[in-house]
Amino acid sequence: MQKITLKRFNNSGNIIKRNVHYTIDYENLLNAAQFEAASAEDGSYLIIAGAGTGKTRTLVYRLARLIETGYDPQSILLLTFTRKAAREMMNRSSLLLDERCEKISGGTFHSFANLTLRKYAKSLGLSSGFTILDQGDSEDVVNLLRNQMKLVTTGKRFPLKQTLIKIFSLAVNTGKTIGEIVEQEYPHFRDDLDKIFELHKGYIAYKYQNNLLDYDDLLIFLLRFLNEDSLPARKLREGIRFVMVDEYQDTNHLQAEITRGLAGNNNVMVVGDDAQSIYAFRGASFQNIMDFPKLFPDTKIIKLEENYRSTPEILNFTNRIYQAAIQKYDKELFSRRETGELPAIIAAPNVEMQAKFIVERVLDLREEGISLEDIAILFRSSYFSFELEIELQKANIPFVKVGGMRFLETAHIKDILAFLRIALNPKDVISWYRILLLHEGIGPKTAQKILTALESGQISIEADPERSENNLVTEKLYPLFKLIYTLHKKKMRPSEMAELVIEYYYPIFMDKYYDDYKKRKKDIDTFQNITQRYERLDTLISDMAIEPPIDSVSELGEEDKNEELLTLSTIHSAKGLEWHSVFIMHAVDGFFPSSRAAESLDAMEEERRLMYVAATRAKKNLFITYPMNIYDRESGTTLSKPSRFISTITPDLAAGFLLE
DNA sequence: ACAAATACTATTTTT
DNA sequence: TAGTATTTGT
Repeated sequence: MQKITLKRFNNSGNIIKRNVHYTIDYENLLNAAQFEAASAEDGSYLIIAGAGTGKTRTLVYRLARLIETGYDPQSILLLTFTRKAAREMMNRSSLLLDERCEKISGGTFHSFANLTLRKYAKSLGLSSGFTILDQGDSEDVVNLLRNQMKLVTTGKRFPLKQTLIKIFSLAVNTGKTIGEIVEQEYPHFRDDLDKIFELHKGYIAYKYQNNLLDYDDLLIFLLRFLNEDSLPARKLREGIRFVMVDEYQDTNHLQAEITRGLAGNNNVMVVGDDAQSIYAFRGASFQNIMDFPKLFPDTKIIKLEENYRSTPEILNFTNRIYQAAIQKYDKELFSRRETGELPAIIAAPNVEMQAKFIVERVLDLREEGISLEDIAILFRSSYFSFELEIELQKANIPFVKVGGMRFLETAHIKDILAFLRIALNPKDVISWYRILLLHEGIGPKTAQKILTALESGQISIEADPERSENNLVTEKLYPLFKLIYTLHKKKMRPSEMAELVIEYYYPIFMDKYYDDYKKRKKDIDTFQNITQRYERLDTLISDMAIEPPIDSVSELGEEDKNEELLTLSTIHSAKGLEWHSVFIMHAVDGFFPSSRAAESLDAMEEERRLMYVAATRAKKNLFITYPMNIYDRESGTTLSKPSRFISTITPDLAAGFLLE
């Protein structure tokens, strides 16, 4: 046990002296660099944490130590990218110390923005009852506006609604103009620029009029709030003693400015790995982590370089991949693990043989006693694994594929949510539109007519449709209006409302998805279960946008919980995870790296980091496979080259194999 | 005006 | 693959 005398501020700002008895032996449980980071208090720190160097462990120990030292947990703000990461760190620090750690102010940038804005919305001219649009909602708004503005001209293709939202969002997240984004990322839509501008203006106006914020707005308004020197803003800043940001290499410029705005006292610790920055495509700025010491001039840089995950062979290999990077914080990961096999690079004659090889090798590994749970197949893009999935099915190997459609984004769940949203807010035009179009015989035109009637008050759900005489509410729509009326008027628990909605929706659902209703039916059951946890409809609905109770259907694991599953995953989804044996498949130039990256140096550098992330997931075995021939739609079968990141690897770093 | 049939397009993911 | 936009048919 250590005894330390230190000076500190208590909450009222007075300096007090006190002896601290630590119950945790930080110095011996961490290595020197980890300890230096974990015991840091005031000041700015940049922790460069290489893959597998115990980054989360270090953060968790720092949280515990700050609290043991006597700082108020609520004065520590921990910002992460995913809810999962925030949850994990809180849980682990609570386990390490005690439940005081649950009180740390932590969460994603977006959830922090949401809470702050609702609290201080008034000073920004926002109503605190704003609704958050998720990406799908934003797309629906754009779609509605596009139809209203009559921007679709026949014969010429206009960007898809999702592309439009991507353009708008990228502009916000990178700080560039719409024009620049279109020019750089979507030059083929250059001619439509005027229309895109117009739509963007309409989108912003619509959000403003209807008290809606999309994900990007949350960050924009938070930053605006922090930058104004109002009393509430100052109060917020004064309440925060320490700011911590995880995965700093994946922050965008807005988030960097928010970090700057929150850390008024310069007590800020950001943690990340420049070598693992792989989200530039959604606006993350690799430059942020490189420029952090400029943002906070007295920054101390601490590097974690001891890797606890992989064999020295794998580390030598991954170090080589990253050595070639143009811009980086110099570091050399080392491992004290016992030596193992060299990574293997396997050339297969074609795609089918590549899949067969992986299947066989997985079966071998299982024979050797390695659980399927400890094996992963990683790929650049999710369609690379199609053939493999077929082969796995043939061989009866159970697997999960990570990175699929998310639960709340599935059409049938969105449909059900739309009913509930109307019950809560009858003016929710987007949800009305969605629901009206579900009905037979109602297309965009009729729906629009009904919407206008609703807006002008010609039809109202305040009145019992039984007694109203409105020719717009035909026999067909009568049940719908009766349902909405009941939901809106009667006091019910969310679960009861959901039940009524599902009862009404079921025939429509069966008709729409007659061929694959089974899986979707399970989603609906799941949703019904979720609603039972809620007492109020409004919290249910706002939680769905910002903190959905589950991420995906597979997370529920209603399959046999005991069954071992092989993991198939995109590299992006595999970040932060590790397996005993890892396969990286389809490492073909033009696919990985993607041919789209060829024009831009930055993009190519990101592809390299992606390879680095993939390879550093492996603890003991690393296999990289590629087919030598690929079927191409235009030219038939063509000869392919291995990924440029592995073709220069020398035999001392990896063993090459040729499949016959 | 709507529905059904067809053509097209898309990396990567989180909030 | 699958969701979406466009064309064609009723």
